[in-house]
Amino acid sequence: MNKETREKLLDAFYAKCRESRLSVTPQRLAIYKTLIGNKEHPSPEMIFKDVQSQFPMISFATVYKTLETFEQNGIVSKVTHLHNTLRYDPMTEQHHHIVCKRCKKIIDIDSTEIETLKIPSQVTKDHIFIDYDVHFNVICAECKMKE
Amino acid sequence: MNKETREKLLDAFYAKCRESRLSVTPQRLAIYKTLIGNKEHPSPEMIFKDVQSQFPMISFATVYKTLETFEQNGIVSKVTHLHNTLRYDPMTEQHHHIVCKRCKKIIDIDSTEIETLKIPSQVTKDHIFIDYDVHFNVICAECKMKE
DNA sequence: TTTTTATATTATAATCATTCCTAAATCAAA
DNA sequence: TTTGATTTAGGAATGATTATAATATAAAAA
Repeated sequence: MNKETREKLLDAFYAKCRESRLSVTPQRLAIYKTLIGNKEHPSPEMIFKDVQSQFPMISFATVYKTLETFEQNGIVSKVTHLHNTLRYDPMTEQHHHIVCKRCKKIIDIDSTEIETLKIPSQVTKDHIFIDYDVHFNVICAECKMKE
Repeated sequence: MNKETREKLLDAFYAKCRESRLSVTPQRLAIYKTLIGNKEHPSPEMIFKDVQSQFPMISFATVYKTLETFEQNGIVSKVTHLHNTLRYDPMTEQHHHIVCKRCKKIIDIDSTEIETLKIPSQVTKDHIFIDYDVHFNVICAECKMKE
């Protein structure tokens, strides 16, 4: 990543923190910098290890808490909202799902309702393509009511 | 679900087991029956509880192992292959990913490479739509070589 | 600048999902 | 029926995540 892009991202980070009234602590800044410097979509553990080289005293709890705070304020995103447990489906033909971000409810989508995507060349070029999944992330009616 | 659909699914199950040389044990059959009778995309724990009512002696290990065996033989599918740990992304604008089923490597897809999907009415009807994610599931070059 | 209040961090314990291991049971093949 | 392979139960071990309580830091008010 070039310097300009990095500067822009950091400016946006400060702006978002100001907007959300989050103080930019050294730990938070280090965690964010690790994220923008890492293309691997890191796990909390990877981030912890990275940040630890600058902050030997940082704790796991801080990393977890900070990431959650960032996510809730639109500073970073999760790659999947279904990370906490395995979920199985007896239907093996390709079809797609609606996922509630809150309660993790999963609903099948009627296949006729959704177009077929072309597979990007980037996918087939270096990899063996298997299939693709589409997750429509929502807040379901029940969770909305609870707010 | 009506009786016919159920019968068809069970026939297909027996056929697939024969094909894959998997014996149809009472536990396996009960786990499969639970799956086809449950629209919630159940977790191993939910399946365990369900099956326990008929097999009080069944163990968690059996449920986990059976589900993995089923998945590897195309009898059931996982809703996501990124279930075991949180993964974060500093990019909050919608974009999509290539995911290796084996090593869980995650790669960003150039957004211009992929069409925009229409949001199905089923998504907007009862839920608050947030965004959608597309995961292209692959075996990456490195994992392929290791085979 | 001090005092107060709220927020953030650390360290550790607790929890929860998943996997590993071993012995017993069952199944399949010779 | 003996042998070998597969499957299962049960419990221990591991790994990720969350909760808790005490301390430290930052922001707001005086």
